[in-house]
Amino acid sequence: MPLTPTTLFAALAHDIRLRCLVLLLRHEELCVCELTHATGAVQPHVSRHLAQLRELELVSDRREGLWVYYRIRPALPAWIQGVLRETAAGVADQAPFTDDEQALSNMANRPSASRCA
Amino acid sequence: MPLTPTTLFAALAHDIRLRCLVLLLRHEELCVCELTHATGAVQPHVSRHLAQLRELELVSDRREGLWVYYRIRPALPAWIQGVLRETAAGVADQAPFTDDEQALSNMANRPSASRCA
DNA sequence: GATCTATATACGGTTGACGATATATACAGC
DNA sequence: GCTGTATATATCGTCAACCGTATATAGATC
Repeated sequence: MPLTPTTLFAALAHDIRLRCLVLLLRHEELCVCELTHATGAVQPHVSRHLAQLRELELVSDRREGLWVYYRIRPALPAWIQGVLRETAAGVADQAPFTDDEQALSNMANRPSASRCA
Repeated sequence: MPLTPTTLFAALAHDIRLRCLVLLLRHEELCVCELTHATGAVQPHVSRHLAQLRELELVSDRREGLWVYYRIRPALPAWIQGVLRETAAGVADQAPFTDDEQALSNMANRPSASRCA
């Protein structure tokens, strides 16, 4: 599926997808278990929504052992980066995004590769 | 319906709604018949999608005689204005947005109140 | 190769958004 | 008040997105 303005916004128009993207904007790279823990959603949901973001080529994935790490694709069109930046800045202090950050930082046994942006 | 990040993006995730918003970003105020002509959609569709934008309080409407003029609400949260600005700038030179501009400027008998931004 | 963990996908059911169309409302002119 | 124009809403059928759940795949360890 091509990344058009409409499909971009459709991707952002879902609670879990948006929360994952905002988390990925603030943390360079996160694995599925971290996103699952942060959002409190069940794993198949997170995986499925990440798959949609992947099919749109909004995020890229990288396997390392058992873990699969996702990140925002760096080569996105400038205006899309702008939209994501404005969004992340605008929702940073709102629920549930603040809670997601909290849950992530409280998570025990995070895979070591996770690092903050 | 409240204007949340998710509902905002859902509003943007539709062809006609997005095109109307982009048109309204470039022209301070447009009436329904202008938006209908520019997009080439049938009038009830345009009306219904404008109603959704109105219920979200993304746009305001003003009746003047037979015509109802819509505009982007000026008091939107800063980050939403940022998202809209980035989007309008990013899609300005793409179809179908360029064609909408063309169709609008070619429209005969436009209500006089329409003015360019 | 058996087992465990992490992740992805498949299946079935439900619900909400959408388009097409018809009709209602609002206002102007006569 | 009748007619015409502009706009809004209502009805109905269809389809895509979503959730819950089950299961499949991938890799690590022993």
